[in-house]
Amino acid sequence: MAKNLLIVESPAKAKTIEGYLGPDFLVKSSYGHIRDLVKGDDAIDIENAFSQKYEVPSEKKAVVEELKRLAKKAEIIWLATDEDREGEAISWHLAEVLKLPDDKIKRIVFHEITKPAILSAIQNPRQIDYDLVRAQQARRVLDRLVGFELSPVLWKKVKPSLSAGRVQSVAVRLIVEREREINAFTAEAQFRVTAVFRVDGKAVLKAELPRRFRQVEEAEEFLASCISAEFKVNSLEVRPAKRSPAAPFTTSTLQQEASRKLGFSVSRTMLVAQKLYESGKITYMRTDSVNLSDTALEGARQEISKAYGDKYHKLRQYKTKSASAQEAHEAIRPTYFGQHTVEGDAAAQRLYELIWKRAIASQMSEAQFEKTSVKIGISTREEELQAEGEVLKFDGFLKVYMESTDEEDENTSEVKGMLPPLNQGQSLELEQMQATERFSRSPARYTEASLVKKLEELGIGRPSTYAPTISTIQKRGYVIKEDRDGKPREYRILTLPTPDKTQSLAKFPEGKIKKETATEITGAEKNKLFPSDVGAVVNDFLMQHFNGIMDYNFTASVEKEFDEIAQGMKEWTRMLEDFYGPFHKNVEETIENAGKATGERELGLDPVSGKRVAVRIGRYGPFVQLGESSEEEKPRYASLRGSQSIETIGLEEALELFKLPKKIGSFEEKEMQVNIGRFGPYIQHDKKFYSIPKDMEPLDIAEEKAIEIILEKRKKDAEKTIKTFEENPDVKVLNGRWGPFIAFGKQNVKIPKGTDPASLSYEDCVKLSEEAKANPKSKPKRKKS
DNA sequence: CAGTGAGCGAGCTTCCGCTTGACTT
Repeated sequence: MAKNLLIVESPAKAKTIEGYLGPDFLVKSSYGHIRDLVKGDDAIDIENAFSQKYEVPSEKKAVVEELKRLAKKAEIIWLATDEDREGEAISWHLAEVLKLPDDKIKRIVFHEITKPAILSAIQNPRQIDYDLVRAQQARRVLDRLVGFELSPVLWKKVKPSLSAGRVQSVAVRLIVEREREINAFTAEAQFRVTAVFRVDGKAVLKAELPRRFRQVEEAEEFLASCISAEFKVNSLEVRPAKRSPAAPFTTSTLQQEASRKLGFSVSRTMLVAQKLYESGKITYMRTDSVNLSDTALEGARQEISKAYGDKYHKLRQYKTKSASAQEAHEAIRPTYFGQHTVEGDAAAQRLYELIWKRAIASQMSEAQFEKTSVKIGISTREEELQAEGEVLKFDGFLKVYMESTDEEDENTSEVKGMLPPLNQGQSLELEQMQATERFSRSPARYTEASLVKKLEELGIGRPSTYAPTISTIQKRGYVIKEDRDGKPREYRILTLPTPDKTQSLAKFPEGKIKKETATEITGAEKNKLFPSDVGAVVNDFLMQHFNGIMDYNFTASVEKEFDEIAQGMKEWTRMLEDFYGPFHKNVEETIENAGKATGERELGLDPVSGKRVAVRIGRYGPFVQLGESSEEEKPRYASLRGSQSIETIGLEEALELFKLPKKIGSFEEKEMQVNIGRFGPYIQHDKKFYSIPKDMEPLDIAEEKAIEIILEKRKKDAEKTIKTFEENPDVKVLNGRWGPFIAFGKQNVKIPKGTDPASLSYEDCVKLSEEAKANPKSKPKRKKS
């Protein structure tokens, strides 16, 4: 039996470490935290110095029992959890739950999973740092108090089951405020002048006027003044430039880059990364550190020299910028730099490749350029046109990796190419000059990944919680991730043309400026985060009553206090008292005094009936109310649709909603009706529902069109049907998305492997259905009734 | 896959951070 039991947080880590240590060591994992505050409201005794009641959750019982058993037999228990606040607390919980006496405990830490690092850690054990543990308890207690006092206020004042918390509420705030900025934004038009010159008879040199024109007349005047102008190179400047690689990935930068380059959601990224980690391909994927271990630096150096040559290597040590970083792990990197690709599904391969490239590139030399700026004089004007070119002299890290950006600014997205050979004073022949109307752009909506970036900048949340936070705010219905169509927008283009390419512009007959309008699509969004009305109402409520918690600096300021506790400079109960006193008073006052938050907005009067029209949120979401509630008459209600919001909807648009449901004639002697449901517009006919294609306006659908849609759907259903039964029309064998299955009334029944769906009899279906009923899918739902 | 939206009251919801399964449609 091993004399030593070493406990880490992650089982994958445990497996690796076991290989480094001899048979005297048994290495096990705690699977993260083993205890948490009890579920209900009595977890924290506020009167009694915030003393906490912990319990081992049921899914952790087996782990704890096993560790208990092993700890009993071991002489020394090495607590090797992560070197941060949470890790220290896990060690303390282990000591408590496993009832480990102080003289059997040795607390050790290491930042990289290598044999020398672990052996050296074992040479330098310490005891549990209780100040750090208290800092964690303060963090845990504060989060529970905030979450479990604030959420019930929302249940009373907005609607049940909502939630609020130190992290999620600020995440929602960012999205709500950004949406309002976008709504308040008015695009300003400016004319941007570009010119193309011919050099040696070829149209090659593109230049731009640095200044923009607000008025179309100014732009026109500028172009007109260029008609008979001569152009020449006023100055030519060549200077070297270089670009350095980005640091290796942290959780947040990996999520951002995987979103931009691979289109992964943050949760998908984490799922795939977890698999790569478990199979030993990459280091730990939940980290805020950009640091690489010495062995990693050496591994990267060797690989770069081997694959690209020594001159491509440059040793770089990165420093983590974020003040909130706890740096218990390395940056995310491949375990072995020699392995350029991995097996597995496409997602794993692509994510690995991204991680490998980024980590390798981070140890490579700069890319070197030669930048040329040209200023072109116009004989008739003071202004100069500018052209810029770039030549790559040495690719350096660009050989493997190029970081992408969120902003695809039209001014920078044009790849700067090489310029033709030019001399100072050289005359240039104008091919074409254009003034194009361009519009200023509103701030960008958040994607999941750009929200993570922002949260990290604010020091809010941790690598392990970015993905869960984003799914929480969506699950609560505060935020919706979706695509939205853009709107067409016209813009003007003024062109100075040369009708005949051989003819110079000066000779162009009347020098007429061609004016055109073109159309572009603006405001189209893909996978962006939009606030819901509930999100906005909850946000405004919290902003009004709990300003302190909603402050972007709240986390940063409590973190500072947690640090002071960790350093033994501050009493943790004192910190909590100072926070909780005023906070709790505020909660009570708000419950007492605040009215219901509905976000109600009056839109005006219905021109037809003269009744009041108002929007607000209710139990079932945002809706319009037409008329007041009174003895004689009830108001009419209509739910808002799709992307409509109580904040932006207008009177006319709101009244449109009362045109539905609408009867549109009959078919097969049954009435048809159009309406809009949870999944979009549909036609209802004979108790059945037929969804209306996305590109059709439900209000425009007439009898004929509706019948067409019904028949279409019936045809499609018939194609999907493999078999029906005379015994019971509710039972069918259908071809589904995942293959054939039995539709048994409302119940879907799987067909066992190896069974030919076409050969099933009605009796078989009944039998299979009953079997399925007898073995219901056990959902891993935590609960007790 | 509709509609509903008053008010009562029982019993429920809820936080953040650390980990990995066992679930399938």
